[in-house]
Amino acid sequence: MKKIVVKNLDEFQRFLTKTNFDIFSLDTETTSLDYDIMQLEGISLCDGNLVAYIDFTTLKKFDKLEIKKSLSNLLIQADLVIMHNAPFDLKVLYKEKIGITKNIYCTMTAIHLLNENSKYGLKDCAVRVLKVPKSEIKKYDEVKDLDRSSSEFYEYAFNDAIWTYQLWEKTSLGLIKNDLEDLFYDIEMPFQFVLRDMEINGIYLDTEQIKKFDIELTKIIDDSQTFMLKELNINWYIQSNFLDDDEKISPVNFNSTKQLAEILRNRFNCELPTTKKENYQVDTSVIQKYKDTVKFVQYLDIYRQACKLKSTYIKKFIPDSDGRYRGSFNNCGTVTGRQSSNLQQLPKEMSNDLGINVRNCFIAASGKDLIVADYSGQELRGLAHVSQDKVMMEAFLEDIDLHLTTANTCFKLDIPKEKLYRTHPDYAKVCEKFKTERYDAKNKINFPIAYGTTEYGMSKSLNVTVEKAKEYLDLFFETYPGVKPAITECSNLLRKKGCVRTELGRYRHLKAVYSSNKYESGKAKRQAFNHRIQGLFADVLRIASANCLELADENPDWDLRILLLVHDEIVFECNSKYTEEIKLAIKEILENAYKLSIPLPVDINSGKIYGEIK
DNA sequence: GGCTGCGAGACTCG
DNA sequence: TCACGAGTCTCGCAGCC
Repeated sequence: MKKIVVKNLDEFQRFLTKTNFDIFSLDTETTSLDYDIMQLEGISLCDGNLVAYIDFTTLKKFDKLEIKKSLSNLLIQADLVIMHNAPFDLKVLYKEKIGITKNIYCTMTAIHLLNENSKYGLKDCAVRVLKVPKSEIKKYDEVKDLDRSSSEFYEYAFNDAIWTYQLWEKTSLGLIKNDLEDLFYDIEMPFQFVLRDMEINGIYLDTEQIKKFDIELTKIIDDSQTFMLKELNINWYIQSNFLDDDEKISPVNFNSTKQLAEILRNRFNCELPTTKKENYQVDTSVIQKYKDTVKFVQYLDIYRQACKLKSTYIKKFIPDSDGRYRGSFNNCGTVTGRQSSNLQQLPKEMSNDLGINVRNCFIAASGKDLIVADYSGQELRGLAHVSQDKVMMEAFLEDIDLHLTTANTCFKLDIPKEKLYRTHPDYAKVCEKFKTERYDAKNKINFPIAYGTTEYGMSKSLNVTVEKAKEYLDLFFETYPGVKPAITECSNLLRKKGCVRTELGRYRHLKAVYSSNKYESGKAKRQAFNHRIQGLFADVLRIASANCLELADENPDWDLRILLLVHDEIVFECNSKYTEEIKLAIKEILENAYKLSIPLPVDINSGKIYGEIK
């Protein structure tokens, strides 16, 4: 492979005459991964015969502008641009105002589609797929301190583009052989731009609110520790500092399960469960058990909640220079096809007793609104569609309350069938009367069955005997006769092929089905069936969000941006002048993103503060 | 004695 | 072992200098 380093405009123009710009790979080098501060250091390009590295650190201002302009033209007109982890390179190009075609190919996503269980980093793929000897591979850590204009660094940058190109050659054939082309080109590639946009957009932070929460939580943590120490008859240890204020240090580390277990057992005679490793456990079940009778535990509960909120969330919310917080999104982070992100676990309003709603830190920028759209009742609708159970499908088509239906059969509530319709005048009354039963049917029977629960698991969560749980399961399968055959069929297919696919073709390989360990093989079967639901909806969300991106492009005045995806929810920001109009358009797009046997209704709400929407 | 890496445990979400 | 899929924080231990 011929290698060229481009350090000025002349060299760039010479390079243009030598290369084939129909299909090529691209890789960017930047000073930082953080969008706010990243600066472009170089771009490598490879067409299979020639690899070039454009060293931006050595370019003069004029040359840089000309090269960017020229690159933009090339990238926009290319037949195909190949990248490993496309959202990242797209993000860099966007920041540098370098345009690019929609015809992109992300080798990382291709690798992940072909084998969801394998590692997908470029270096890992080079070793595994391209058989590059491990000794020839340098990790970023090994080159990060090198001079950016050294031959060693150039070599590193060349390799990234070469391997990316070679991975395209291999994986593009793999996609054809495995019948993954539609999923890859029609769903995954348009979605790469959604991932790019979310990482670019970020979400606006209310720094005053964050400061307020931080002060509140610090006080709660301090007070609860004081109370706990008092219960133990121990004093704070005061460390004197010559220059700074005195520091209070607790002699007990209340974050240490080991120390807590000793205190709870010896001082308060608490009985603690043990973990697999035979350590004592101090989790929420212990706290729930003792918090009404042991004061120490009551304070520990408050302490834990406050520490969690402060360290995991409030402390992390540091805005970029434009006041926005940018999360990370990984398209290959799960085996079922969902995306993973550090913004998908924000505590909900009622998750703590401290009166602190972490989501209130996220707000709309000035003149903007936030819109939250979510698919309601996804798991059960997924179960109905995947199993094609007639009773369940009819319930969704005719707006019958399924949780109440399950409660009615399993708990023998004797509610007449007509009152299970949401449209029946008595429905609300019945719903209120059997609120607890409905809640249990929803969370302890219906959902767990979509996850493939066992009678043992159900008996634990409902606190009934295994026999009783089995009775519920049997009643459920009797009520919805299509479900069990669907699970069995999925298991048989898994046994036969070692993998299953979703309706849109996404694979899940589960070798454990062949394990002689009954638990392992049973688990594989549960995972397979759940994949059909979870994996399908992951792609429905991909289609929906990519369609919304098109909607945004068609209506530039709306200033519509996608900020977050949370499995069944999309968060947008838009110009508040058009909010109502946009909500209607988004609802229409989401509800029709993909045709299932049953309707897929979307709840849509808007407001200025994320925590207050809905 | 201090640093780093890693697994376990605890808690958050859909 | 006992329900699917994730991320992040802290502790505590092992291994290294």
